[in-house]
Amino acid sequence: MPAKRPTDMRSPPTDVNVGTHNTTKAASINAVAEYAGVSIATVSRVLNSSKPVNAHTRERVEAAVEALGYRANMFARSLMRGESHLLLVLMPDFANPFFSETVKGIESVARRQGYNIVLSGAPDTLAREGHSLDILYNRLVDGVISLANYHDLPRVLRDVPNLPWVSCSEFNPESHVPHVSIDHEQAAVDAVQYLINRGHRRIALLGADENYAWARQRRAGYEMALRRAGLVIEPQLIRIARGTDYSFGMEAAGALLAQESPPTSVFAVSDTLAIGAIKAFRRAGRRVPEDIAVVGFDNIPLSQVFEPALTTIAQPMFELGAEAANLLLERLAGGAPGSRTLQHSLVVRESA
Amino acid sequence: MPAKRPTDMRSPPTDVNVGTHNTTKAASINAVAEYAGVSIATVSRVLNSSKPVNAHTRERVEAAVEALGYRANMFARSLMRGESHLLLVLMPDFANPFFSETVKGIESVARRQGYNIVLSGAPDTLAREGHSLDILYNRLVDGVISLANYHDLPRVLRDVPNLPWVSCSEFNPESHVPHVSIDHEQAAVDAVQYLINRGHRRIALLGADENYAWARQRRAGYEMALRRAGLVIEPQLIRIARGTDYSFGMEAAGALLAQESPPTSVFAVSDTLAIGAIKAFRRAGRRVPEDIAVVGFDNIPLSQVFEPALTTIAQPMFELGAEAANLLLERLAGGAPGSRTLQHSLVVRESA
DNA sequence: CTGAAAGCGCTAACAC
DNA sequence: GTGTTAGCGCTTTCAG
Repeated sequence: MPAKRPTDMRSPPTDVNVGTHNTTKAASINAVAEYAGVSIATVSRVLNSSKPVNAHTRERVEAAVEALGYRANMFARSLMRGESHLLLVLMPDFANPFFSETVKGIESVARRQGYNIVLSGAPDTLAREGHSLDILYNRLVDGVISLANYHDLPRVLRDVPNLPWVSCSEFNPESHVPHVSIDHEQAAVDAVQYLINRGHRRIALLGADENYAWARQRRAGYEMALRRAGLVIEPQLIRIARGTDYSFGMEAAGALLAQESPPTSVFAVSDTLAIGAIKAFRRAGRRVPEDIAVVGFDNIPLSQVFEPALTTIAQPMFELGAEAANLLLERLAGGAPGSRTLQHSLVVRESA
Repeated sequence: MPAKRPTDMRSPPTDVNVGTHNTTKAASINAVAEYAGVSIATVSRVLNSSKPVNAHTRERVEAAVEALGYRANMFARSLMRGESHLLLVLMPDFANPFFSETVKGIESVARRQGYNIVLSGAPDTLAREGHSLDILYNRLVDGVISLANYHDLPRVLRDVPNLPWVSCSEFNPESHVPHVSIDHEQAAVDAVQYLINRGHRRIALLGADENYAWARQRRAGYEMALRRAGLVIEPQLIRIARGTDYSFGMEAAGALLAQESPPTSVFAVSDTLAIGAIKAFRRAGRRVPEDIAVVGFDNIPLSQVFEPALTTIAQPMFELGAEAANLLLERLAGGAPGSRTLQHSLVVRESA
């Protein structure tokens, strides 16, 4: 029998976990209790610090836990406690950096509070595929943070037990579902007003799916700014993209250019759309911002790296997510905090 | 007592879920059994189609389920079955589109198979913050797909019960942990060889944290291509960025330019790095690709929209994620499939 | 301060 | 085809 080599910490340790299934059954609380010579109740107490335990007893239990590599079974614990410390995040679009940044914020505060994130596609996507939010129905999660639009919510919510629910970015002013968001309408007014101040009169809107409240609100802001300036709202200057991918921005921008008297500037309701549009404009031989100015929305990381750097409305994406998580967590803790509106700002760079 | 108004389905239904906590206790299987006048075993049978049930009885049960709005409690079910249908995804960087696309692939196949995704930051991040992967230790999840690097894995894996584990993109050739990935080294050879074919002799490497195996492998490919062409490897032409954000690309590219005899081209191991580099080059008055050519890696969605459009190595990001999920799921189903290597390709566009 | 015992809601033998 | 029963692993009274 060869001598056991000391473990080399630098060697790949990974071969440990090749098994397809757990072979050795994990130690239960009973095993720990037996090993330590106490009752399972006592083990539970030291595990949760729920009741004072004699220092000496505690040490014995802790030693047993250590020796057996014991970890509490979450299913059993959750079954008793009725909570999982899992938060569901409804994510409409993994590809859009806005959502990535927001999830980052959510994850950050959730983890700090001992919660984990379950990620799911948006309800409408699920519905389209004939899936339902089983995970939600089944109360696996303690609460939900939704980045999805409200349009499909009715269907989802109808059967859902009243589960704490928070909306992020998206919100319905008429509803009482708490949300964290910026003032989309005012932000759009700011963006368009900036264009007006720069002398633009023919300002196009590159909009998004109006199932999203923010898309409607930004459009409303666009129209309001125009109206205030005494400009007419020309329907042919309003283009709703079929999605927020770069490609949809290009597509919609192309349509804008095809008109007899094209705009001198465009307000895109998303940076990804704006970037796609700029690409399309340049392909068509237009210079940005000289021939056509564009302002975006979100201030995604790329917007300052892109050329021309984007003039855009900055949303505090990370904070939006973080605050949404805070809001939900506070509710789970029994509080009843209200919605929060975070500040946006116009970042002027090169594209307008 | 006012007459009960019929529910208006078009009105915002969202006010239903404002409560901070479930007020009405959800119906249990007992309630359903009682309501239907059968035993809980029968209810369980119709719920899971695990054993034949008299058609008439089944209908009664289904009616009861419907009437009570019953949903199985996942905790209890998981406790019995010993599985949660939850997959943990270890995500190093939410901001990098490569990871977003990959997660998209994972989510897509996982959902189709009835699994949900728990998202967690990378182990190294967690460790830095003093957290451990409790969720993993506690066997909440059935398996894990890791996009994280191997460097910090030892620490993580040591205490982890042997949980099915799959690596995506990242892999250690010496380990037996199954993975799905492209051949990073060959891909790098292809990229650099392309540059060489275009007449470049002074080719820089914009590398990434070599705790990642792929970073080491791509560097190895870079060096191999150079060596094969009889070119010397100049250490000052190799720059390791501090991260993969655009900003780190700019930073590292700046250092490259500061040299007495700067490169005529650079191979960046990530599109985000490449884009940051191009930005830096232009700021310094260099034209891309005329003065300095750059080829990236990944083929993120942005790479074709960026100007100049990126010449890059295309990784099948979505498929990488999808295959990783398939691999894991097959293992969970009792199989023992091996690693898979997917195909990469060089996409020639404008930047080189 | 500690132990015994009663479940949490479900699945899976095992009887009938 | 259906009911009874024994747990899964944990938390939590309730006694002592």
